[in-house]
Amino acid sequence: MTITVAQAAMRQTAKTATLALVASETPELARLTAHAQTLRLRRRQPIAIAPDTVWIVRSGIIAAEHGATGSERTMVEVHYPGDIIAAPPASLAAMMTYTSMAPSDVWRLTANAFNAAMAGDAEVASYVLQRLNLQRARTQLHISMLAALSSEQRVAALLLQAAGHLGTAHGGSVSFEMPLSRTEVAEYLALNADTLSRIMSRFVREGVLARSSRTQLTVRDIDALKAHCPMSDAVMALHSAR
Amino acid sequence: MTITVAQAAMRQTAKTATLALVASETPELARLTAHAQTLRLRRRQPIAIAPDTVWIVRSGIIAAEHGATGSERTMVEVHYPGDIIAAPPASLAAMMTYTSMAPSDVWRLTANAFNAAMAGDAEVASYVLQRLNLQRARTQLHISMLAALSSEQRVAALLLQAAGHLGTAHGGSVSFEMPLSRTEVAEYLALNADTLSRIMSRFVREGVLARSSRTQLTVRDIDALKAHCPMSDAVMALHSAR
DNA sequence: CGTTCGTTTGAAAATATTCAAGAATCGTGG
DNA sequence: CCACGATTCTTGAATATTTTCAAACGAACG
Repeated sequence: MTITVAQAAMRQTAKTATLALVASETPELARLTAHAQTLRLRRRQPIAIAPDTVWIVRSGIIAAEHGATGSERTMVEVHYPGDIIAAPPASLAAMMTYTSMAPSDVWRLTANAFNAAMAGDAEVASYVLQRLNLQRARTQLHISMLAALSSEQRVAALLLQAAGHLGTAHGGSVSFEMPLSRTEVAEYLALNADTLSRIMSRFVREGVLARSSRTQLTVRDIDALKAHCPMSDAVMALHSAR
Repeated sequence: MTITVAQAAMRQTAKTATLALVASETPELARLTAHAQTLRLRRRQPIAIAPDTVWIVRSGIIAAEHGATGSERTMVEVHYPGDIIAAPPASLAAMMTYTSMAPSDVWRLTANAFNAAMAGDAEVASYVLQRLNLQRARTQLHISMLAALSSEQRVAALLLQAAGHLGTAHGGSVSFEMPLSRTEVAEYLALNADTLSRIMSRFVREGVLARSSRTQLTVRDIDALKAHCPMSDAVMALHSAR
């Protein structure tokens, strides 16, 4: 089934506005839709990793995880709308899982179609490289976070990231629904879930953070949070919804 | 100064064999040389990061580091021959350093020339994406190492990586010259240099590793080393000189 | 040949994890 | 709508791991 943006527009009205908006903001991407198949993923739905395939996140959140299910699992990367995901090399693919962490729309292309689109259009090529470079920068920052920050600083960094991608500001404070469970956040931050819980509680006690439910968070004082995280400027620069 | 592979071959005989070999193995890369400038870097020489620039490592080792000089410094990535490096986004570039860890040859291109080469040639585009994907896989594995492995396991993983890229085998054991100092290895593994030293000494005591000098290492028992590192298979698959 | 820097090693201290128990939340079926 | 069971989350105390600090050693370099 091949679905173009125009066809998708005819099927859904609510979603159309967003799709069209994103497409008009990044016309380069729209040119990739010719042979793209749209996947609609529900929460926690895994994506089957096929070799020589490329996915483009249009909405929602896709997590890339590595390792055996259970104890030693790592959330290697978190993908947001606009991100381009290529199937990992075979030697890694067996240990990797891609899962939708929120209801998500994803375009699926064959690597051939994707390559052809790049080769045929200099603007697409330029756009794709720039996007991959942004994703690389985020991954590098992720490494820096794990390597250089204490657990408290890492949690602060994560909250800044989530606020940047998902938050809505109400004068000074930023609210968002955290799509990751405590365990998943812990896997992303290379932290024990117990330790993470302790740190979150401490932030609440300090008044930096408020919880209206398990997943509904409000950062009450962004500056105080930034003060907890040495590389907050880079984190916010690379993780803003635009 | 523009240097093609053929011209480089006329200048140096010792190096030529390698360059020509690599170029013949990856003809896609050779097509990128048209507007490439060759940089010859000495040990510990930094690369000036200019925006909209792309580097391709031809020989040697380039380290990408993040953070302030001194205490909280992280070696985010290590680049080997064939790797493609794009200038990081401005928000990260200020905190990043690229340094040659061994005498290295690097091609420098403008992002425009690089994009044009991809757009003009489907095989180049395909090759570049595949290479970037390999580098992404290595970076993801790096994250997994930091997140999921104990310090001893991380050191084992690093030794496997170095053996794969730089080692020469003599029946069972593998020797190589480690281009990174203890401090630098510690920065790569997110480890304290003291802790690293302790672990290396333990490996020597166990007979897994031998040191003929500070930088000259021999892995006496690859299998024993693999037994120390849970994801040794993936590490070796992604870090082999081919 | 002395100075400096990187490395090694031990003991003390900090940090994070494990284990265990209890509390809160979620989903399901009545 | 509520009750129940299962899951996820929180928290404290004990434990393990890693870092810090300090001192001594070794190699590299002028």
